[in-house]
Amino acid sequence: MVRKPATLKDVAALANVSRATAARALNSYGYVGDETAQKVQAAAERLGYRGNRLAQALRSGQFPLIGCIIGDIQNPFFARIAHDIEVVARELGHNLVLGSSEEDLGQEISLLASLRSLSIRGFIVAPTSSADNAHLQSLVAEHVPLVLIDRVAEGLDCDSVLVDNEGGARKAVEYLIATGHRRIGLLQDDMRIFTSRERMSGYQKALAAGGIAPDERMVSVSQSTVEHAVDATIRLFSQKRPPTALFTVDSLMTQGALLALRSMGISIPHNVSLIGFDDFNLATFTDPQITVVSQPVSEIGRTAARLLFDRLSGKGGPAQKIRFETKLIVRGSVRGQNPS
Amino acid sequence: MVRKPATLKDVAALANVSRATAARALNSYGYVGDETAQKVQAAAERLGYRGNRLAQALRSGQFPLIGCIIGDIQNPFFARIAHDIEVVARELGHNLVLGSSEEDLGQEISLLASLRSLSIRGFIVAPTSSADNAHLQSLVAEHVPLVLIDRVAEGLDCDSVLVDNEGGARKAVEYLIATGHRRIGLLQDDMRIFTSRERMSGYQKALAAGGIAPDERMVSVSQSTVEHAVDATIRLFSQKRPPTALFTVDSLMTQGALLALRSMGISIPHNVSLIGFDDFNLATFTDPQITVVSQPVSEIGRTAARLLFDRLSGKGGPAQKIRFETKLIVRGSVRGQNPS
DNA sequence: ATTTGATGTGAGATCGATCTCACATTCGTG
DNA sequence: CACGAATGTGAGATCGATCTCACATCAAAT
Repeated sequence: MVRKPATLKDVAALANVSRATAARALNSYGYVGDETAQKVQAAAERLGYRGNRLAQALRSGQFPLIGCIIGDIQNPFFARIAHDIEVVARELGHNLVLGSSEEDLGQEISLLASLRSLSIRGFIVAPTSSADNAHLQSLVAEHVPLVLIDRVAEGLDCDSVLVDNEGGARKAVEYLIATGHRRIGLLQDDMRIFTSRERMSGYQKALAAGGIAPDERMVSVSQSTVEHAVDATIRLFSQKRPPTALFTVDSLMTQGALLALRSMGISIPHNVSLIGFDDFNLATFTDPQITVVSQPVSEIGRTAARLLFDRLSGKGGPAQKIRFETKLIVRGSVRGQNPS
Repeated sequence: MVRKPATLKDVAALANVSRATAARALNSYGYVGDETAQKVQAAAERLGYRGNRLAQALRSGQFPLIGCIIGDIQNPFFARIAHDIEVVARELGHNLVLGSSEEDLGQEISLLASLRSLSIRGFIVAPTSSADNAHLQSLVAEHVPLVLIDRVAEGLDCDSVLVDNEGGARKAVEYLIATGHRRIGLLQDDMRIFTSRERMSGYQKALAAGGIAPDERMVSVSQSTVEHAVDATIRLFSQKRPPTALFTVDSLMTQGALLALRSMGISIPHNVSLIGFDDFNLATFTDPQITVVSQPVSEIGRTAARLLFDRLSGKGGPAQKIRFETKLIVRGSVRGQNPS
């Protein structure tokens, strides 16, 4: 026997008033007699009345949900961001609908479509592709608030929260060059991904500034998972003249590189120096500890959420483009190299 | 100029038919003339009509959302589960509303209340407390489908997906005893948490079976974060007669213990042996690699989601209580000890 | 020719909460 | 005492989609 949840009509009936009066009493607006208000409150209490948000939303057009589409919840970087967004949302009476695109554009598009049909109030998205963004354009065109995180999309006029990828990568590679390395490997993600491109660009600029000719044999591409990174690293270091140093563009790939190098019997920093983009819990567990470019992960989610809720509360103004600085954290995975 | 999304009324008007006919054409039920259907389709296309799910849900009482409340998205264990649930939900046309209780009962209760008001169809919850579960009881009483993961709640008649915590812990501690350890430390989570209690129980039974008297100085409690675990480990190993082996009840605590032991200059497995519950990416990165009790993480989320959707599609029958086996994965963090 | 049935369509009710408007009261003040 | 204002309350419309009915129309069948 399924007992339907109590409706306003039930409350009104129990309190012997009209629905209108009951609504006034419960939402305290308009004129309501003291005694009446009490009666209604009591009735609501007794029936365990909880407003049906679906109905409320149908009228108001506002369902207290925000959507978040990221690449992969299992990447600690995104997990942290999702967590922070959820906290802010909760503080503001909203809940979080989370989806992962798995770095697949088609999935991102269909996920977004499915979320849009839910009358979600606004979105925070880490777009898979910067170029193919018609689906995001249409959000903006229809004035659905959108905040991009970690990555931007071309020609999209909306708020975004990024980090200085190019600068961070450049700092890392310049540091490797300064310690004497010239054959510097790059383990990077799919080129469609914005951060991957920016970080590669920083890598290239550092090489150019150091007078080192780019060499595509030094670059390996893999998906951003530990497993794929292992393979890509093995490919890179199976060459006749492998790199003497390696820069990896995210923490999962750094971990993959660590595993691969260990399995190949290549010692860090003895045989190869390593710097990873994005700090991770276990960077200080390994021996030696891993030098990384750290980004202010704890700021990204909070900032993005705040921007989104600003828009939701009607704040206008030009798109905010926020970019956080990155920082090179020197630990023990880089060792000087005498130019050979 | 915000263009409101097109409604069925708009479509009907453009096609010169009634709303009822338009609905029939779009949802293909009842009798509709071929020509009429085409007109409606065309009109819908032209207006970019997308049904308003809020309105649909208000009538049908079913909003395609499932809710998931876990302890902490940042714990890779839960991240994996959340990901798997999301995948299954997406396949079945649903989206996932994710909330984290942060292991706080009050927050779990208010989060659940807020999710319930959204007309969410069903829930997957990892309850913070087994005893205080009136909020979950009321879900079950009102026939809202509920699946518990990782932990159960007392006297709650609903599906659940767990692992054999006691057996896993017992295997680990028996293994430590078999290698000669007698002062075996336990680093455990808050006792209110179900898994923590079960794992401690396995620890105690193994000790008892090995003829070792329980010693509360060997037990340290901390929250399940790397940072808290560091402190708790330091407390444990600052005693005059510290443990010679340590069993940690989850992967974040294992990582904390690793960090703490390193910072204290205690070498694994030379000075102290270590086994952790729950395998983690970096268990094989450290030197030595960490021996762990692994659980079939990839099964838990998928199984829970499947159970939930079975219920949502009306499947009856008694509550399914699923418990997966755990497995001791021997690596290099345990070393024989001559009884002292 | 008329009944039966299949086919096609529209008017209106419904889901639950909220808001506008109209209608009662009661009160204060000239 | 009377009239406008302040105070309370209810009937009904609204949000958008869907479903039930009732009503047509046209075909085949008796």
